[in-house]
Amino acid sequence: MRQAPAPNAYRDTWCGTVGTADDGREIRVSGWVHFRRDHGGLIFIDLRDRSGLLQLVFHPDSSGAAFAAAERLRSEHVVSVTGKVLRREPQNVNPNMATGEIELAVEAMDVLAEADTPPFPVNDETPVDENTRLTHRMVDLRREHMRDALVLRHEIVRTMRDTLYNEDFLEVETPILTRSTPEGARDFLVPSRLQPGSWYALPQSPQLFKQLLMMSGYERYFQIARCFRDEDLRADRQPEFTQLDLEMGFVTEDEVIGVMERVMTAVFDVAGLQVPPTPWRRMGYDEAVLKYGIDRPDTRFGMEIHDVGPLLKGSSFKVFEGQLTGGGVVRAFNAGKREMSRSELDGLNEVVKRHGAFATAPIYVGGEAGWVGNLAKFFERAQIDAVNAELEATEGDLLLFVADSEKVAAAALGALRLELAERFGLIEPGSHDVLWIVDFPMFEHDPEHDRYDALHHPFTAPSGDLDDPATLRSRAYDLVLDGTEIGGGSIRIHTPEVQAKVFEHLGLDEEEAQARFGFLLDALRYGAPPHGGIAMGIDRIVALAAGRESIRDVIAFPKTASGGDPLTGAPAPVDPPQLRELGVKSLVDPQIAGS
RNA sequence: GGGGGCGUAGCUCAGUUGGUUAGAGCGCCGGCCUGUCACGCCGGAGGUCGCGGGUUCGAGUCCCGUCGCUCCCGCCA
Repeated sequence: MRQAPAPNAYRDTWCGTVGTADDGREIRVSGWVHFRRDHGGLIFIDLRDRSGLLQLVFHPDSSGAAFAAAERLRSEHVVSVTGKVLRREPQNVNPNMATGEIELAVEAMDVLAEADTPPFPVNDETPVDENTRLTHRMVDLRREHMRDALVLRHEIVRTMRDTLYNEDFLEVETPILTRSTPEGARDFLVPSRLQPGSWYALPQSPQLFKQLLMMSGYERYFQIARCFRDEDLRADRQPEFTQLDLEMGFVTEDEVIGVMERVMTAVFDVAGLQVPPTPWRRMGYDEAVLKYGIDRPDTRFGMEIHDVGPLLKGSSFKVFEGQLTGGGVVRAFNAGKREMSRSELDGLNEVVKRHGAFATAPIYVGGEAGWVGNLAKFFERAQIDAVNAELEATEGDLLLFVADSEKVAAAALGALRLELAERFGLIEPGSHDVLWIVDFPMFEHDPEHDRYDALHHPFTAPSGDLDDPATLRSRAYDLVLDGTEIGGGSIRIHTPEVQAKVFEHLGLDEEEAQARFGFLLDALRYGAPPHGGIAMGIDRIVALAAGRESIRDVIAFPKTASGGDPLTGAPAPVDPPQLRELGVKSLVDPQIAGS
């Protein structure tokens, strides 16, 4: 609490802010009964409001009628009390409590509301089943860990806003009822009553609107934007989530990155996260995928992946040789001195299988740096020496190999690397690393349909030979914190010619491009400045800053994994008249919906 | 769409090879208690073992189905 409350009928002081300076003051506080300790002739209540806890003392002599009322208080009853702040005797000081040096000797009390026994304890942080928590979210939000998370979230958002206001950014809202923006995800749709048969889409991001704002001359825009994507949920994915969305005119990568480094430095500071000083390291996409197997590398520990295929070519190990001659790769990393049993090593196969690899080949380095185990015999001594040198392997090291297509091998080893880091505690608690990933490919080739898909989105500015989609790079950048992508953006296309060319590579013919994005192509013709921007995932940032496994724990009212809200019962069926008015015919059998 | 984990008292959990009346801690209710702070002591209530079906003399336990929560892959920046 930054300031005292304006005095009213219920309070003139926050519970958690009372201190020895208030000794002797008459105050009024209100809140919930957090703990009750009834000694018969003396009753202690820890009273809780948003600011914290304050111990109330009820004496039979001095508290009058309030004492009798206090005997009937129970957890979570809501009361308002007046009394005198008193310094505690030294032996009664509670060093574990922010207000432990004082207490409030109650003189009068109003019981404003009684409360049923809560469905789970508010005054205890024991983990509770998530469905129970969400069903009674109003109770769950009273618990300290939820309050801490939401307060931190507020501080982070406030810091973002303050920093951007100071840099002349303009806050502009964009529509929630809009037309589908092609971010690639499934849209949430809203039927139009006034135009039966037509539908709005909820925005996956304000992407096109913020680009239009640049073309309108609002050169520095930002928004705390709610975004919607109708895809399956994860610990770090909700169907609606919040982004810090910004866009700038007349800029290149360095300006956008510079602004965001200033914003995020302030955010990490307010969140108490120690990160390296700016400018933050920039790593190429190719390097990230090679060394870490993923485009959002966790760089807080080593065990980097190496391409050892060239060193092992011509061995008699058919699994490796088959991949190498068939266009695949053999990659490996040095896991260090990790003693693992046969079954533990076998267990690693479960990890790589999840990512499509058949298995991992574990090899221990033995005496004289030879290889131990039944795979060793397939390789020449020179090959073994070369791999040892590449991986800086010495006796006792565990080397983990995966032979597969480049994509699968990278993903499998990347996952393996994270698994080992977790299993052996390789990440120092409290350590953080942040870096930019740059130089993304513009397109990803989809072999199944033999076509190109945009890796970011189709408005990202390309760099390189515009006629060669296979080698074209994009002017995009992602910000990665501790192995989590917390934001990403790009310089955008600002000429209709380039935009048309990109649509062409994506297999959108002129007619379709005009139908879907005609307004954007038009806007580009009316004078568009070079521009670019970025969007930061606020839920993920807060979750990382608060040390929470799931973004649900930093969202006041999140959805469950099946997209529902146990509190309100959403989503729920609606009445037929409501549908009729919208011109919507319901599928009677929900089974049909999935088929 | 696929794979894994979980579901037993209000909460967190235990429950052996299928075998008597399903247990513990906390909470709750009642009593006692004037310096506690997760107060203490005494007593008590509280169960559709998620739901449905099956196997069996007998099911919390085994089988099938189903619902819910959760983690991961696919999907999704």
